[in-house]
Amino acid sequence: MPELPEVETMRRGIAPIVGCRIRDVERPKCAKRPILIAPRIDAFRERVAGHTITGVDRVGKRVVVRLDSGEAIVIEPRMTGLVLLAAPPTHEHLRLRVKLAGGQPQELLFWDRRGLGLVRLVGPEEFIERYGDEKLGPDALRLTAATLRERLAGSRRAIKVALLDQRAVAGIGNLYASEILHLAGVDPARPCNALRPAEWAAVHKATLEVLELAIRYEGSTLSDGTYRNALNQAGGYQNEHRVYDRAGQVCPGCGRGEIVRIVQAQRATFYCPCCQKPARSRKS
DNA sequence: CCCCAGTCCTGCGGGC
DNA sequence: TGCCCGCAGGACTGGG
Repeated sequence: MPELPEVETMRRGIAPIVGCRIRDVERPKCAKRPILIAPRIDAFRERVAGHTITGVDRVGKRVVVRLDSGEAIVIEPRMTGLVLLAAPPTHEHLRLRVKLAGGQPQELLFWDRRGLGLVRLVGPEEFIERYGDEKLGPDALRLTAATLRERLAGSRRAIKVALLDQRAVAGIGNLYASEILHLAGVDPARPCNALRPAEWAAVHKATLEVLELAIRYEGSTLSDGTYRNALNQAGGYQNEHRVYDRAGQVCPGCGRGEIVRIVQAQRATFYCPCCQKPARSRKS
């Protein structure tokens, strides 16, 4: 499930397409059910063919391919989408092929097994409308301690649930939310408005540490093997997971607690009840 | 406004 | 062995 580290790895992996001219785009017929591609493929082709790629960015969990026309191709991988320069895992779920002119790389691919992902060509206004700071909070990598607190401290929501809100902070998903709170030593069920300043500082620090390390490891490839980088290679951060998908194992933090799986807002949360305790009553 | 439940989708693994 | 069901969680929508 691509979150910030995986999408950032995709972005870096496709950097060689910068400077390339787009020759054509096609939507492979083999995909069973079509994903959303907006606008429809003919209009899409019309607007991108002949244009040169000027940059590759990331906005939250989306890859942004910028064109010299001022428009941008925004790729949203959601659960199982991959952005590739190499051959995809299977022929079957290839969703979009962007053919490039000249030498290498020859094409940029979007592959998506489950088909929840989407690709959208947007102009500057639509980009702001959809991905501007009214819709997305500050990028988690550029988060300051003050901003984090400012945006979440008033909420009654559990901190784990709040970290998933892309309007509050952009880029954190279910896997890294558990990892961040474990490193911070904060109970995922704590309401935001109950966190103390030291805990906000710990969550902020852990956010940057976890995400930066995960990027260094090129993201997490879970046992289902879905996530791959732009060259269709697995990431390495799954071996560093502290709690995610490790229910029943001994906590790597305290060495005493057993990692527990709970459900919050219909999503799995993993944590150690021993070192991520609820707030101690003040004055003990 | 704030928050939760339901929705999309496919592949996999547990249970019978 | 084979089938069915539930689960995985991105982002979005509708409703209380």
